[in-house]
Amino acid sequence: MSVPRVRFAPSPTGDLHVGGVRSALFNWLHARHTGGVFVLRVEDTDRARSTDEATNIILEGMAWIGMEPDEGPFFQSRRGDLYRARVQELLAAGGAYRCWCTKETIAEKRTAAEKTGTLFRYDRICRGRTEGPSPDAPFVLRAALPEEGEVVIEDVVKGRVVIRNDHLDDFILARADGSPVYNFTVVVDDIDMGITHVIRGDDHLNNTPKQMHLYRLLGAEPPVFAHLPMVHGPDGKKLGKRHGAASILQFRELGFLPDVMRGFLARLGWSHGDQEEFTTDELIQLFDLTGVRGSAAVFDHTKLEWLNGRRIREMAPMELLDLAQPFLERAGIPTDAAWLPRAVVAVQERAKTLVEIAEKLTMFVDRGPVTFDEKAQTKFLTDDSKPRLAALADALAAVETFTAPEVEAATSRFLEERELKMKHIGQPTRVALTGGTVSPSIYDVMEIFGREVTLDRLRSAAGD
RNA sequence: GCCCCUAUCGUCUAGCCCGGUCCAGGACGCGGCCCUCUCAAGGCCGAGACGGGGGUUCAAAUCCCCCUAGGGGUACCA
Repeated sequence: MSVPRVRFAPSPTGDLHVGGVRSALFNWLHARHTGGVFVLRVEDTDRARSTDEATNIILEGMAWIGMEPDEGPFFQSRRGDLYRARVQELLAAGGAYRCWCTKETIAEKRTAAEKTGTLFRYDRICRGRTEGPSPDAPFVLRAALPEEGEVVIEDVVKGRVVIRNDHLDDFILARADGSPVYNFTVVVDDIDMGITHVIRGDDHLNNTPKQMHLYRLLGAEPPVFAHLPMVHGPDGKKLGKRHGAASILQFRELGFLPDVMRGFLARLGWSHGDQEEFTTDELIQLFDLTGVRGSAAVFDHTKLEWLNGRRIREMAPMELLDLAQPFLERAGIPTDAAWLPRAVVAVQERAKTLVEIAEKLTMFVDRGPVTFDEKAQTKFLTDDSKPRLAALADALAAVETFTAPEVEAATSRFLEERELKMKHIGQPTRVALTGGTVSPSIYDVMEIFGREVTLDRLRSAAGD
């Protein structure tokens, strides 16, 4: 058996959203799992809606998520010759015919059909015609489909789907200006590129019977089809722009890890028992098209965050720091600061995204006087606590090496002598050091700030 | 309207193909408790679902039919 060949075929008309990326992922996984070939094909036959910018977004998104194509990207806009050649063949063989009906006439008939509540189908009045109303009258090219019988799709995920041919119409292959249309180009390209498995969103399921006829008309064997369930937003509708973050690049900006995105997206419609987290290697090893569910899934942002947090926590600190680089820069954190490696450790178990890593790190940048959160100040910097902070500062001054364990030991001794509990000085110390009530362990904070800053802050909080 | 797809906790899902082991399992989220210098993390406990109705069968979440609901499509878009 020849190697499986799959493709991801987005159209560059806007953002590359996560639904599309999931389709790409399933194709990619199928290729990797089976030792097949993953092809990227940009479907830009609609010149009016396609933009270079959108193409770049697709390429960038695919690169970020780590699914570089084995072949391509190919652009349909550069394959006009192939489509023209195929359509001529079809015309000659009687698989296609010229249709001189105008858009307007068709539209009228459509509205009329809608009124009677029946399915609109082109009435095929041009099918027998050999010439138009005038020699230079514009025409489109239509597929000559059978009027009786039915098409059977043996879909890997949907099962057997049967469509009656009299529900199909002689759809357009090429526009009046000669440019080919989607349903034609996909088939031509999938044949030309030797695609063995068409794995795509189930919004294409309705196109499939038409395409199957085209395969036959073009003398080719149809591929295996696998129609994936849609990804929905929280409102249960097909995921789109108005669902907040939907574009894959947005998730990069939000500080999600590409690896986590892959694992999460794979679980939308596919699963392996109760396993929640997958490395990419596991995905490749375990993924199987036949395990894909048929029903749509809602994109659960909260679970994605949990997954991302888990991965961040288990990552090597230096690796994390490396990945967080751009986010630190954006947050104005000097990326060469000596305290960074230490601080990342203190912060990594508390962050769900790289953005949060940067946010939590910013408190260590400024070493000058603290700006107090008003509530925190009144609540914890009291007449009771202030003298203790001053005394603690004195106790800490004697610590030999100013590391978290040393500082902690010294603090414990201090507490013991005074018969105090940690809870008596914990929050006051935190407020003194950071100005607020939330931070990593105060011992970590002290080490990161160092002796000088720690004592200064402790004393100045005790002072006023 | 018409055509197609889908239907297990709020969400992602296991189980369904090969009926009994399911008074339906896991995870996110939620509530509580524990741990604790705060916040997280972690641990434990809890609430929470087979859309409805008919069949078939000794037995149905699992098989069949109908209904309902949701989604998708219905372009000289992809």
